[in-house]
Amino acid sequence: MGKREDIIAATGDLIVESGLQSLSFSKIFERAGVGSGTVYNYFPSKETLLNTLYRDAANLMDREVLAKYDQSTSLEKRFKTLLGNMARFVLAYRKELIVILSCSHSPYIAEELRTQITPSLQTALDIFAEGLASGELMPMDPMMAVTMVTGAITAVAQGALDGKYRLSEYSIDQAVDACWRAVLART
Amino acid sequence: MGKREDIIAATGDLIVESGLQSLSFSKIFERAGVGSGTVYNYFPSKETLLNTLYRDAANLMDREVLAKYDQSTSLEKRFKTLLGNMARFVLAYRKELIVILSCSHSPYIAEELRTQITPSLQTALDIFAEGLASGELMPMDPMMAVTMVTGAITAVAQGALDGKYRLSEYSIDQAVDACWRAVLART
Amino acid sequence: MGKREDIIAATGDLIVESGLQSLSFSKIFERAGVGSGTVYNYFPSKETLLNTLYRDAANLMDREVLAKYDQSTSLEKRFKTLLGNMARFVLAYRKELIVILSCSHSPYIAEELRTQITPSLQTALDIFAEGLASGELMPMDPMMAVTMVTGAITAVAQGALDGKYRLSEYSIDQAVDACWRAVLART
Amino acid sequence: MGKREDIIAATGDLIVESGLQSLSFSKIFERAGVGSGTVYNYFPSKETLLNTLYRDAANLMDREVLAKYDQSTSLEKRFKTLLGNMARFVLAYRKELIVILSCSHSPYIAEELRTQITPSLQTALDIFAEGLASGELMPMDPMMAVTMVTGAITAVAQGALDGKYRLSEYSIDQAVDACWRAVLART
DNA sequence: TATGAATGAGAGTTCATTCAT
DNA sequence: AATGAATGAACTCTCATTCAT
Repeated sequence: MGKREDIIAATGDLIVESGLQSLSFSKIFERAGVGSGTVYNYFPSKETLLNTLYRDAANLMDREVLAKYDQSTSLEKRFKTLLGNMARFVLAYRKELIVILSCSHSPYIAEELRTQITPSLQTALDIFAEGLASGELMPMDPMMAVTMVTGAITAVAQGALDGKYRLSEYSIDQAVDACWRAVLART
Repeated sequence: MGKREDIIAATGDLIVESGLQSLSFSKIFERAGVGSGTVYNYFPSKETLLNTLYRDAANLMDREVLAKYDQSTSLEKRFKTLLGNMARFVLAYRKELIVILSCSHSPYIAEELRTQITPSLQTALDIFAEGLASGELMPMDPMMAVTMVTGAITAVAQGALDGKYRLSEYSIDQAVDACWRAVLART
Repeated sequence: MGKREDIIAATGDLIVESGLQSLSFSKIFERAGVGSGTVYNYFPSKETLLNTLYRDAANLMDREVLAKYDQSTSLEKRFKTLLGNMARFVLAYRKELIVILSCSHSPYIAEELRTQITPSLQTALDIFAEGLASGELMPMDPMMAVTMVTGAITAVAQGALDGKYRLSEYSIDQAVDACWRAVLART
Repeated sequence: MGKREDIIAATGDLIVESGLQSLSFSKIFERAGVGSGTVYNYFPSKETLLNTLYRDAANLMDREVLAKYDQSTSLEKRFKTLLGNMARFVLAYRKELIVILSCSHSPYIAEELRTQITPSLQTALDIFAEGLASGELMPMDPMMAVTMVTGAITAVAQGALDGKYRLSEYSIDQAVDACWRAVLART
């Protein structure tokens, strides 16, 4: 691994261990095993480093959320694939999830990075637009609906990270099913 | 208003404007219009001030969430009262909600304060236990279920604060209804 | 006791317990059981308070050192009375001795207070002048001789306070005798 | 000179000029001509800096006190070498003596550093033990005897520093001789 | 006379960032 | 490219002192 990767890895590890608030450059230098000036060869500021870390994690999550997504399947299947992938992300990528949750309300992260419409978010919005048009889903503001279900899944993941309960494949399915029922139009 | 209230108000305002991370005592002194030492007449440390601020806001929220809660009504009515109150809290108490969300993962706030079972949380857990026993609700871990629906509502509120959409009484009802359907047992 | 005496007593107690460096007005207020402003009715500043405390203790010591001093007795008797009184002061007035030792090198205490020729010091100087003139004592600078023997006795007292050894009437006599031999002219 | 030496020198100078009580880091920065953070590259805290300063001075004094000490010479010669070296220390190392005297009762200096049995102290104790056994010296608690004579010499040195009198090689010899007579057994 | 809330200068310390090597 | 000593602004907090009550 190059120094750049060492620095990013060390930063993520420190956030997982002690949180974003207690993160300092000196700890990063020490953990990464590089000189203090070296970081500035790769990242012009702490802000840039954190944005890079966040973007990397967010991109990974985006890819994972869209994994095995098949546009040709039913609305329900696509919905559950997206949300299920999101929930499973916490099991496979604990570190990256913590980074995302820690950074997502930090002033260090550029506004446009936090509020951008990622491919997975766009896909989710499309699903709701389609379900709204077809009448399969409840008539709600798509952005609010997406915010609600992703908020639900994220909260479930965060609760698991906080040790409130254990998250199994079965309980993930339960949560995803619940989200589907939440938005499904009454029949 | 006394100085104590000035300090608390100034702290809350600053968190709303710039977030918890960029909050400093010097900004609080300046905003509250008091001398730097004055804060320490009321709060022995920054930690104490933030804990007080958080506890006040959390207690207020707890009271508001339990407003008009009537144990003698149906499970559905009670559930929707709780969640509706929570959603409406954001409309009436934007500042307090931001304080709660900002502080809820901060290392400044005492663990026991953040993870305590408040009356409203206990009430929600009781509702799920009752619904589980009667078969009216889906069989899920009650803590996970509560985490999920409160996460959904909180995310909806946060999205409104972030300006993603406007939150009306109608859309609040939509979100609350959706949460009810999410946990309702299939008939 | 009046407030003034309460304040002085509290200050002395705190110096004994924690030393002069960690002495603060807030601790004095609290210990004395008076309001913070009250001190300023009696002492215009911390410096004045400490000077008063020091002067009181120093005056007491001066009186004690001159106790039972009889000008009509032999040089040896007078010498040993003075030094013995000084050594015994530590046994009877531990608090006052600690105050004197703590303050004697503090910048708070006015130069002229620390370096003044007290009655007991003058008496000691007189003894040396007399002994010098009569040839009974070694020819030395009287001030240096007095400084030497009082330094010896003070060090012995300080060592006892520090717990290096226990100080008895017998060991006090030993130390005083030693000081007498130190300055006695060879016969 | 490196920054580290600049800092130590500046700290010593400030103690000589204004005493330990009025010593502050900001004064040290200014005097040493370094940035405020620089001190922390060398000393993690004010306490560490002062302990280093004290230890350096105490070690120097210890070496000087033991200079030309020859175990094979008579008890008297060894005694006078030690005490004479101690007295002469003040003439050659005024700054270091002031540092030692200032720090020796400061809470900043670690207890074990202040109360340790240094080689020179041990040597002095050994001399008294030997003299006691042989009957050459007065029967006294060795620790008290050492405390007494070193207290006498230190007081003499301190008095010279305070400008009470001038200290010459001759007066040093007088003081040392006096100390020897003080502890010498009557013949 | 007695009070204690209010003050602000100054304390020790941290830390993102720079720059000569 | 890599280093780490040096920086100084900003941080939390203390404390002698003032003053309206």
